[in-house]
Amino acid sequence: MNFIASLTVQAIKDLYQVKVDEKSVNLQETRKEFEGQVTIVTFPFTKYSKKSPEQTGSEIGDYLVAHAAEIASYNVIKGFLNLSLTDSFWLQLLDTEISKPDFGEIPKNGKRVMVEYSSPNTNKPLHLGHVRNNLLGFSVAAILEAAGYEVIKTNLVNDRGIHICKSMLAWEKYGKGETPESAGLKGDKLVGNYYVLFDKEYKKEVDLLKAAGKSEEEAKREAPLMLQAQEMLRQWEAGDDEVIDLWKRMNSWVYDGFEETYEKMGITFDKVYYESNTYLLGKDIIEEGLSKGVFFRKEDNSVWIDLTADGLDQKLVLRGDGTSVYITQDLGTAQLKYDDYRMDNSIYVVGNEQDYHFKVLFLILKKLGKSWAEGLYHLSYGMVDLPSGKMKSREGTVVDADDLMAEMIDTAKLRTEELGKVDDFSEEEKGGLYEMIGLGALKYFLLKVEPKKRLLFDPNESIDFQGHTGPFIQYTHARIKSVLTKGNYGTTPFSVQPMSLEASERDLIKELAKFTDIVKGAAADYSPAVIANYVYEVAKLYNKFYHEVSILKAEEKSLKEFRLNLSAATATVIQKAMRLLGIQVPERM
RNA sequence: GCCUCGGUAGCUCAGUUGGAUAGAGCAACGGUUUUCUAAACCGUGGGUCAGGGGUUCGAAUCCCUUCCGGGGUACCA
Repeated sequence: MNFIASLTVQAIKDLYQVKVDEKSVNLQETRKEFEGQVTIVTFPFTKYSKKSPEQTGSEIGDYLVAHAAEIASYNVIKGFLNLSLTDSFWLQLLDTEISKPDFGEIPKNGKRVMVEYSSPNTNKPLHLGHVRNNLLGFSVAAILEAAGYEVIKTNLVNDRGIHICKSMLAWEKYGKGETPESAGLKGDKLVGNYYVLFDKEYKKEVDLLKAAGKSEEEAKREAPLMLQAQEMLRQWEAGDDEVIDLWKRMNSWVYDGFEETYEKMGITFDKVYYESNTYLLGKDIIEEGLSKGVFFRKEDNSVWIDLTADGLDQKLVLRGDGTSVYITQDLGTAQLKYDDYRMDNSIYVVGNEQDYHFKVLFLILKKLGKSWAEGLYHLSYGMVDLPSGKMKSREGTVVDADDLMAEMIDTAKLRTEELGKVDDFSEEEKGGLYEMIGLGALKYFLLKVEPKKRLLFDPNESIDFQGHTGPFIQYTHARIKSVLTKGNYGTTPFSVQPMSLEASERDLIKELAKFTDIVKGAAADYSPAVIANYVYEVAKLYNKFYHEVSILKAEEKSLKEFRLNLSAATATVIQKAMRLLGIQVPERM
């Protein structure tokens, strides 16, 4: 529809002898209470025409109708010029663009982008917060790929550190050799239990010390369990065989558990980094920064950067004893990733509690003169809160990822059985469908909200399966597939004759036509929510169309064939859009 | 304190580079099935876009300010 903007520019030039930029032509969809499909806002042009908005609109409208065969008529209301495009224009749009197999796929742009997400700790199972992270990362990766990027999906696993030693220590002291097999528990769950147990026992020790007259801080610092965990970390860093063996053993349990969860969730990675391999990185960057004068060393030997000129604080980048802090590792890891892949952009999917950290990280890399630092982006998302507030692993107030998925699938089963539409399915088909619907509901629920907004999840209120939901969209797809089958629709569209269109048909074509721009917009904003809200709109318009006209019993053969073409194109857009969200759509439900 | 992100219907959320009378879903109420899948469709009610000021032909959107909520401000990650 770009021709309208450029023709309007031409109109203003011919009518008022003023050359305006194409971007100053404000095109929007005509609101449904007015006649037409495309609206030009003409207020800005009155300063060139020196006439009333109404008159200006009429003059431009006359010009457009005279110069474009696609524009059938117009009407003017105040500063709004509403254009009606011809039915053959819409038909052709469906034919030549929307029905193409590669519709919505943007040509390769030759750029490479890395998306890092998930990044779990190996001391506890994944919870709802991780689910949001995983779905966001996976979806953004799919969207960027559709937008023409080469995408590398990475996971930086936090597999070492004091928190890992805590669960190791608790298992060693109280575990009596328990294994996932002996306990009948997923490995990540088992290890998580020991992490919680550590905390429980530790608190007891702290209380005892406090009762003996120690201050809170002293007690926390001097509790035997804490000292032992710290000792274990030192042994780990020294490469102590026994500690390393235990670490490997327990981590492998956790990885087995994570693997299961990722698979259920439908999440994959191209490259996994482990912090145990990267935690020593970054020290040479510290040297680099010191020699470039970006960092400075204090008397106690610690290394800092002064960011007060940028409105931030002074930040420590290396401890006085020469060991790394979080940002030291991240500096090194950023360099490692770039050396490995030479990507143009790198996206970090990390919660908004780390906004400040990433601001500092990117700023430091820029100050160090890293050319690639410009391409770094923190995709910050809001926390998932419960009605009671934050989820806390140690307090057991978390919504477990596996449990949640299982509940959703159960609910899908229940709902589907009530409706009784798939009684002829095999048990295996049923299982697949319940999973598709249950996870579709969950994923859609989490992805339809703008990433940066915080999300409230009430475990007592089940996620809907009706209305603005994943299953609604999945249902629409299944419905279309059913019609296509009954209408003997093949793999390619029918060729149809010109005809006049119903409003519901025009509206649907218009919506479908937006898909490519929607993908571009979602990629530019790193926002699956844009896709989610769009595909809902498509499904809604299809259901309206489906309800208002008869497809298989259309008055004429060519009308029926056109409606089948339109249905097929809709199914494809729904399927493609949902795939960008990591949601599958069924043939029947 | 300072930095930062939010605040739109009872609830959960949309709302493009500023555009027409601010939209959906859920919940409530009413209607639609001898017709292609009723997980659907149609209708009714529901709003001080947190408050105030400013910018202009026009502000939920941009600027200032106040209030409320989240997060951050560690030699934690």
